Amino acid sequence: MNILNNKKPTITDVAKKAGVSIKTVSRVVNKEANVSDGTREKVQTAIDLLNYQPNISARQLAGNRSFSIGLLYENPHEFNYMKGVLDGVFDACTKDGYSLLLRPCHFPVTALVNEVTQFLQQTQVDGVILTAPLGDVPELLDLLQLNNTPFAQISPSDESPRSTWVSSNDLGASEMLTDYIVSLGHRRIGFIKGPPNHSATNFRYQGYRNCLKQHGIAFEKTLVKSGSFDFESGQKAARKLLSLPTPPTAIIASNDDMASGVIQVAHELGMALPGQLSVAGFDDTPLASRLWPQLTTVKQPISEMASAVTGLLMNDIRDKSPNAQHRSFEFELVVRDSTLPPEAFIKD
Amino acid sequence: MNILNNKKPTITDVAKKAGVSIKTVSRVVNKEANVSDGTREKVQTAIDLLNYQPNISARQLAGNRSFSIGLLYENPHEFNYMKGVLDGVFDACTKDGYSLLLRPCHFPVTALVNEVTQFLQQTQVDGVILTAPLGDVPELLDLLQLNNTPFAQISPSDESPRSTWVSSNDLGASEMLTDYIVSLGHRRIGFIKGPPNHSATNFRYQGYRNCLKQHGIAFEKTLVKSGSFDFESGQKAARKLLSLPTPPTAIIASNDDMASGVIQVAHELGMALPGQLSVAGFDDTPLASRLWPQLTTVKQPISEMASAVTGLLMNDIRDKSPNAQHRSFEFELVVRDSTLPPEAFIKD
DNA sequence: TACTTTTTAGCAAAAGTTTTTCTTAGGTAC
DNA sequence: GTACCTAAGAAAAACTTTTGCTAAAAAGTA
Repeated sequence: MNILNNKKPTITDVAKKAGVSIKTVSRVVNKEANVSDGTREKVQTAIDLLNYQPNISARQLAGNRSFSIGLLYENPHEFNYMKGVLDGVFDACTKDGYSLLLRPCHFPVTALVNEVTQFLQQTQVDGVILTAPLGDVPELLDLLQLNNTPFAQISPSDESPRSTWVSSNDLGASEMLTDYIVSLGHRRIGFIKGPPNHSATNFRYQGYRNCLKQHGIAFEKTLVKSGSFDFESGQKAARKLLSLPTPPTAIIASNDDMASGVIQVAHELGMALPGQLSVAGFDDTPLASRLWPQLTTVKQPISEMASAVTGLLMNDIRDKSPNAQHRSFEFELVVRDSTLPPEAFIKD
Repeated sequence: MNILNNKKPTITDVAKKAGVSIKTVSRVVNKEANVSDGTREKVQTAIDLLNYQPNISARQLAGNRSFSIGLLYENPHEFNYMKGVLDGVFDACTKDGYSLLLRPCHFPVTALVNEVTQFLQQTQVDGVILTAPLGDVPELLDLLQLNNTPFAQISPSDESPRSTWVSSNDLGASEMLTDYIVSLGHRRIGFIKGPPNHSATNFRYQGYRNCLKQHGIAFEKTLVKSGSFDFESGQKAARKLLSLPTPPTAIIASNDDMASGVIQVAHELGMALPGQLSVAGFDDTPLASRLWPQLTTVKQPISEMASAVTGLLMNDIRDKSPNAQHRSFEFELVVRDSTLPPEAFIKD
């Protein structure tokens, strides 16, 4: 398909117009060395004049690069998280003239490996970005490495991952959030964990425990329930927690969706929120501000992280060196209306 | 990048192995005529044996097809809608061996046209799918037509669009929802419209008016406010509606996000929900079941629609005929807890 | 049997770039 | 005057597939 009826200009046209060889044009287009400033400019003018765009397929065929990267994800619990990722990745891609290919993946691992194998063959992407639980599948990393495809990870659980990666300080964020809850006067604080195959799960849980320890609050196993990052699991956990002989006065859920489940159950039980129960979540999804009361949570700069990791990946692609770069990002506490001192505390 | 260290087999390898010419292999791969069953089988065996996969870039270069399609979207108000679209489109793509390229777009129109022009040049997609307000930009459709790129639309506002399209019966859905509210006994029913550049906006509004008319309920202009499909605009509209001398006993918002704004404001005002105010939305996003009370809404089969439109687009691509096919899908009423008969009605 | 038509299959060119190899001219350093 | 570097070009190979043309084989017809 051509843009506009006329034939698209080719590298030969540019070379003719600029009065140089095609090799020189190629050098300019690919930002290679050994071109004097004058020549470079001459060529660039010709390119602009003709509105020349290198033919992707020809480049891909000859140069063994596709100028596209793949974004792999697996059934995201909160798709607004993916929106952040997409925005960031896309920004970085356009900046460098890359296209973005999407590939939803599915467990179990054998299927996943097949899917990705096919994806790599079919698309010939120059590199891939792995989100959430995908970075924790060794078989997948093996495949990518064997296939010599550069890849980068967002929030892998492995602390020394086999690739370039970005992460957010989930541990610190959780400590910060828990600390805030404690500072309100809460002592019995319930916690709802995420699913084991997500990197965030452990960090967030560990932050909660660290903070309790720091404040000399005894850890109680019954106050911790497991969830799977979705609404229903949040409801289930909340029902268990709130039917304890001495229920918690605050509940921290490992993400906003589960927190919304907690709020829902509390409403069902006719509890006054946040008077009788404080609730907090993680991620600051749009959901957080739509709940009643609006949810206190903690926010990570997803788009920036995604944009950064894409940039790093592109470096790796250019350098052909798997130098496993890394950047870390901080959370931000977002205090809204779902947290208050506990009733007992108020009555004191 | 090869899959596995060894060189990928090419069409020549297959031809050699099968003892035929590459042209014959090409015929088999592309399911062309003029190959005897015996030969076809011979070739197929060789293909399977070598695990041959045609090289995309070479095909693209020689054949002027890329086996990829683009999905264009603009800043979606509720990204969970996009998830539905993505799932559907992706399903249909994999089925036919197509790859999926994503392209977020941005208004104003001039920028948008530039973005898409560049996208088409760069990616050489075989066709594109237009979501939500993008199908309503004539300049964009012109561009695609001029460029001879097949395209298909999801829910365009134009009733006889210039391409293949799928739609959902927004008019009928709105009538159905309004009818339900009326059947509960409400007579003063507020309505919050969507933004003018979305196709759904008019249909949903018209359905509301049709239904009122059918039931002989006088239309009141003050009961209708404009929104922009987001939370804040829902809040704003709700504040206006609820501060009327005689406020409505029910509010229908043109989507769930705005409905959540209404609920938020009602809570702020200390109203009992749904006793003092019934609220309903559109789309049945995940948000709907996370609110308190859970939102009565209306649901469209987004994934199926997306999958269908992709299939139709692929037909168009194959046939090279712009035959503007169409399929329509029905909504489903989802009654939850945010709607009840009005207080006055109960007291009767 | 001889002629025409259809089916099957192959050859070679084309698609537009990158990559490689070789060459040349001019400049700088010692 | 030799050695080395930089800038640039010429020409051809490579990448893999599609496609237009042609030829051979098979089938049909008179």
